[in-house]
Amino acid sequence: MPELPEVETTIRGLYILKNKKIIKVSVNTKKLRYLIPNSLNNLLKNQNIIKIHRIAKYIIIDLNNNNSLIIHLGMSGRLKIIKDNYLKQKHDHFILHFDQNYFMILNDSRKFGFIDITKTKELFSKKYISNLGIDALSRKLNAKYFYKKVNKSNVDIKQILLNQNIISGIGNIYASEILFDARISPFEKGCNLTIIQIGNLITSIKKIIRKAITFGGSSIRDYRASDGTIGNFQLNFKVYGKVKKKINNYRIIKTIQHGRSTYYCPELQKEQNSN
DNA sequence: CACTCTCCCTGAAAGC
DNA sequence: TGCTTTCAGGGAGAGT
Repeated sequence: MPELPEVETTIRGLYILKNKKIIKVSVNTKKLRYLIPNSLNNLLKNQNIIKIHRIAKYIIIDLNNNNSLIIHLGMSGRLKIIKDNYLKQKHDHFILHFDQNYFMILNDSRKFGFIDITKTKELFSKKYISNLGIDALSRKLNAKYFYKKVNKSNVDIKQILLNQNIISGIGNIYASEILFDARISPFEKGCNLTIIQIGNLITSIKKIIRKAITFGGSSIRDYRASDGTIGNFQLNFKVYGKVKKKINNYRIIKTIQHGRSTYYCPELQKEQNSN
């Protein structure tokens, strides 16, 4: 899916909907990852958008009736904003029609995304939100926090980075890029990381995620910003999808780790205990 | 509790 | 060319 940078780029594109009023709600499927709530139409219709933000990879749209719409994009979801002429396309599952003839469309071919709605003040009682770890871009994310979370863990660091309940926002692509940037093996166990490595890792997380946002995210296959433009950070990938490329004559390898692809450069990302 | 494995779904790309 | 297989930015839930 869209990882943090793609979600952030998406919500920036949604800001144009602020203060606009929803005049019609269309739901074209019964279920995405979960059943679509029945109350959606009643709670959304005739409401104004007062705030658009994100919590980790969850897009939050606050309404003036004290409810919040929650959208998760899953692997292939994307939000489109269209003005004036909306023509339905395949996999357009959910459409909000606004005044001034704006449309917001959720398109998700794989249906791994979901839609939910809740009282704004009860957002954090949703367990998929309350369990989230510190946001990858938060100031509160520091080496001390991370060290405490990982120093007894026997899990591979790549897997730890993907655990949204420790740090939220990092997905499979950026995990590989971040570990390369920090020159840490994806197979290093949490408990074997030195405090120096942890510091480097935190620095790399913020650096890579921030840079990806400035490039509008990465567009490999499905992702597009809400205005339809593609992101360009994929041009900055050092290891992801670069299995035929070399770095200083060192090979980049693709392997499967916990069922997900991992790209890394073994020569530049050695484990502490090997050799 | 902590970790691994399987599954949800469709389509693009690779393999044959 | 065309059919088949594999793989994909996520994450929950079952099983061990």
